[in-house]
Amino acid sequence: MTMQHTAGRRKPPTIHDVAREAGVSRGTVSRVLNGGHYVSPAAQEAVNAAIRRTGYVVNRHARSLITGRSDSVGFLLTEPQERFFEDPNFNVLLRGCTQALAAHDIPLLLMIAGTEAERRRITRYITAGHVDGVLLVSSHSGDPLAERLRDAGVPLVACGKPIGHTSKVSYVAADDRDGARDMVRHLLSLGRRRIGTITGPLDTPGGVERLAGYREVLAEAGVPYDERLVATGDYSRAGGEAGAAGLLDRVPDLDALFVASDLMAQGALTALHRAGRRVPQDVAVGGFDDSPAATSTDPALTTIRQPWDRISAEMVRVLLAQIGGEDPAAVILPTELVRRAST
Amino acid sequence: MTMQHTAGRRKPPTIHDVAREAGVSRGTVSRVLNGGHYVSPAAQEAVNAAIRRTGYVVNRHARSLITGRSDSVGFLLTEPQERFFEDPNFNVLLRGCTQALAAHDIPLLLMIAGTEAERRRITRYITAGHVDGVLLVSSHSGDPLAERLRDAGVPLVACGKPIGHTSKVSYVAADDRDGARDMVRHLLSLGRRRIGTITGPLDTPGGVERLAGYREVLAEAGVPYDERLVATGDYSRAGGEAGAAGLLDRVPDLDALFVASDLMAQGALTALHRAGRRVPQDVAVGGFDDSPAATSTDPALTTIRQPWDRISAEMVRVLLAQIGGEDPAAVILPTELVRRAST
DNA sequence: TTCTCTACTGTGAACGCTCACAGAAGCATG
DNA sequence: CATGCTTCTGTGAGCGTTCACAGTAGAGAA
Repeated sequence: MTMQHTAGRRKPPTIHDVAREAGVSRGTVSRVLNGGHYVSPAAQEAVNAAIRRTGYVVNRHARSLITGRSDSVGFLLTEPQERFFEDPNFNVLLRGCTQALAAHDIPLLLMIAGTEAERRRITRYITAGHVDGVLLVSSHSGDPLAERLRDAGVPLVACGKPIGHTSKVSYVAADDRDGARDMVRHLLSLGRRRIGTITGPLDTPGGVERLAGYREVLAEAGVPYDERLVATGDYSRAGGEAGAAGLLDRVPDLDALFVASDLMAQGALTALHRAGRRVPQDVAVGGFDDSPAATSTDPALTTIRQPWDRISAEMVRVLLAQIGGEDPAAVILPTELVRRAST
Repeated sequence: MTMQHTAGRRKPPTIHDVAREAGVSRGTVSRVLNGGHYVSPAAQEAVNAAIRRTGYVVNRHARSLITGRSDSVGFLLTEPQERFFEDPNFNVLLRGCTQALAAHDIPLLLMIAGTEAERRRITRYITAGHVDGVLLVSSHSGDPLAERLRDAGVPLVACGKPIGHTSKVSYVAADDRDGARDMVRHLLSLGRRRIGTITGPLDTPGGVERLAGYREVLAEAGVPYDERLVATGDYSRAGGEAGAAGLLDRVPDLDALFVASDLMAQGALTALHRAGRRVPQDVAVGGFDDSPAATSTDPALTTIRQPWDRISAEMVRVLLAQIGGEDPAAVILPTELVRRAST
């Protein structure tokens, strides 16, 4: 029993072993592995059988060394705060991207660039070619990292429209403006006229676009724009609470509220409740995101669903296309109004 | 201006370029890169300067090819449902692991094994040596994947004690039993005697251990065990709601409730509210996890904090130790009672 | 001197794969 | 019969690194 290795891994089979087993050359095995062009059916079959018998798995390091590709992509989070991890959207996005990539047998490397030191380290890592491309998720755009990476020629797809970038960066986003328009139209259709809004930060696309949609629809409906009805939030629950409190102070006869995120809407509900307003009787409240929390508020939140599953799938598709040599592209996906008890 | 490449990446410098620049050989550069033993101070300095000047970054593929290590680890999620992604603990864990690994310059590969096909694919990937070790997160333990990987000799650290594994698998866990004991003792100290509990699934360590702690403390306090006070939950909000409703049916004079997760506690609060019970006056409610949601319930939830930041740090530490050749280890970390308005 | 020991340095040979190229075989065309 | 074309196959080189080994120089001991 001296041969029993101590749970040790024995040396894995190489392409050479497969070639010998199949009675062909390395080259033929390699061709089978890479699409099977210019390979006879007989050889094809012999190689596949040999792969199965030996349990061969390609050594990606050896492959990457010569091809220069890594066959992996980075999922890069740039956020100074822990914001993302309390954002339910982020989860769905991460999960969706992981699975869309898994379908192509491409691993996802999770990177978090909070501090400047981390940003530098990660930039070096990425530009050294350790990933073929990057899925970039940063809420506050105008991110220096996006530019650095683009300038280094790294294929890049952002989630949400990067603002302040004159040049071409691929992105996939929900139609924020149109979603906001749908919600405000919905509130108007309920007969509400004193419609307030709590925006996202105005250096984020969601902040800007959703506010724009709000203004457009009100203008179309002939409702005069009233600056006192607009509060700027920060996508946090506390921000929503403060924003709603401020609005109620300034405009006591407020009869509807469009809040640019569900999390802020939760806070707004708290503030409305404390101020003795009934929802939706006194004030109708609409959120944005359709996060899981939207069903657990009291009352359940009418909101705008962002198609996160499609967003992640599109991000991966666009990134892989770009890695394959295609030009950057922008994809805008439609949103959907989900009506619940709060309106 | 014909030399201007079209945003193309030029060929990155190799160890050879650095050696030439520093006036030494490849070997010396390599030694500097790997700890700097047997290198003269002069050479050391020359090499570092050359690295800085050339912007050299080691090619990990070439290194991995020869060392057989990949210098990366997998973060493996095995869950048929989307459960994890609605679990706030998971976020903290993922973030913590990513950052603890980043400190060692080790990238984290996120893998999700939902279906059996994915499980097979991922097993092949891992056992082929594409990661040096695996951080395993699966709630329902007795996971076949854990055994497969252990048998393949892959360094492995689980989050939470894997049950049903007779053999040695490293794990890091909070002290579930002790946390439950603290909470039940707390409820007793408030004068409550009809203390119900909603457990986690009994095929999870959290389900089993927290129930055990509950029973132990009641026994110590001389409170007779009453089976009707125990409901089995599934860590979901709906499960908590159903569990609490059932308990109220069976034991109308219930005066306290220990719920094995905050998410279930949220559901329990809903059920209590609907049944007209005031919290904490009529029924004191204690949760478990100290998830972000715990502060946003009404009333805010007394709960047991799990030290997720330390858990992730320990998981990484134990995994790296194991990759370095050390034996598997188990780490149990203490919990902490966080008192809020619900008790 | 000569030998040994230590501290350091350079060199060739891998690691496992892909790619370019050369060549073979089969078949149609000139 | 030569020529070209297409389809298929094997071979050598090389990707950028580490590792084992050989070798050098200087110090101290015999």
